[in-house]
Amino acid sequence: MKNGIDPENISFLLFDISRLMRSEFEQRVAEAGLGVTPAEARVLAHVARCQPIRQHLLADRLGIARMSITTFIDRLEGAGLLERVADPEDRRAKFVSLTAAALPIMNKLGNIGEEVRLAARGGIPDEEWEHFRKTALAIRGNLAPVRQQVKEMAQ
Amino acid sequence: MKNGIDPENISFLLFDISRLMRSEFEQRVAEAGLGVTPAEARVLAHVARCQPIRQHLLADRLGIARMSITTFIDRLEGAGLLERVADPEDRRAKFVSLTAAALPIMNKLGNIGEEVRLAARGGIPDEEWEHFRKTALAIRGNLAPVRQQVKEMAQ
DNA sequence: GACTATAAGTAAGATAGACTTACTATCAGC
DNA sequence: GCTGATAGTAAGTCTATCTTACTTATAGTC
Repeated sequence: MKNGIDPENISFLLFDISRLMRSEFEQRVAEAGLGVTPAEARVLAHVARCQPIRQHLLADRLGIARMSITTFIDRLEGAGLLERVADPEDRRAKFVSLTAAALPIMNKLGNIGEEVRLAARGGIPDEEWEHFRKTALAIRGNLAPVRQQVKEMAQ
Repeated sequence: MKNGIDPENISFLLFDISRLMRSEFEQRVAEAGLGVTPAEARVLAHVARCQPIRQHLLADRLGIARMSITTFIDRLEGAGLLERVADPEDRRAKFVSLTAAALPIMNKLGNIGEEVRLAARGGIPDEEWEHFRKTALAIRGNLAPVRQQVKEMAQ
């Protein structure tokens, strides 16, 4: 084992889980006839939280590049789930909000997400599950600043 | 909150962590001048464990499609880290193994992976960390069979 | 008021990591 | 010696990101 990388280490494990949850989600979404990917659902979820929001702030929240958010919003706007409204106070900027059409879709996506999470959870008891979630939150907190530093150093 | 999807739910959280770890890893690998991605490292790690192995068995282990493994092996063979050897007992099949050149690279990749995991871990204590890993293992175990069923139903 | 630095968003193109569908070669059982 | 399954590949598609370069607009400075 000395020379080997453990193929069951936590990085690979989380990668596997993320991929499996994603494909589960995508399949159920496809069956339900909603044309939304998990990453798009993530965008919608954040918009729902803090709408109306400027695009670059949304990108920061999601931890992705501005150009990436543009592409997402393009697609979601095309699907009629989001709308861009010009900011009257800054003509460079745009506000993004959900449309009325998004609400029922959001509900269905929420249910599908819940199903996938239940499948992932299996028989894991409440306490352990909640503990897992808290640790995950801490881990993301540990990783996020690293990324920030890199960004700042690049300037 | 009724209509909204929680943008901090466990699915999104794990997705975030996976993405952050991946980009951390990629950056450090690029700095070290090694041209290997995390997914490729994952392939190498599995090959190291059970070489020589037939391609389709490797694909099953990794939980990906056969065509995907072909592409990975093409790249890694091109980089001189893997080699394909014809199975003398079945002329359709090929065995995949690490080359000698792979070993030092594997060591470096292992170290970088360790650094990333340390960054992710931050101040999380031993016990909690190990508990997290065990729960993650259980979750992957819960998700894997779902996928299997779907595959079998498709036949 | 003009000059410059910064900011918001977009266009274009690249990359990783998957997938599916259709094909070739081979094997194994009857 | 067919017939059906199996191993791998070719070709093309898709998502989710990135970077670099550009346009337009704002804000601060001289």
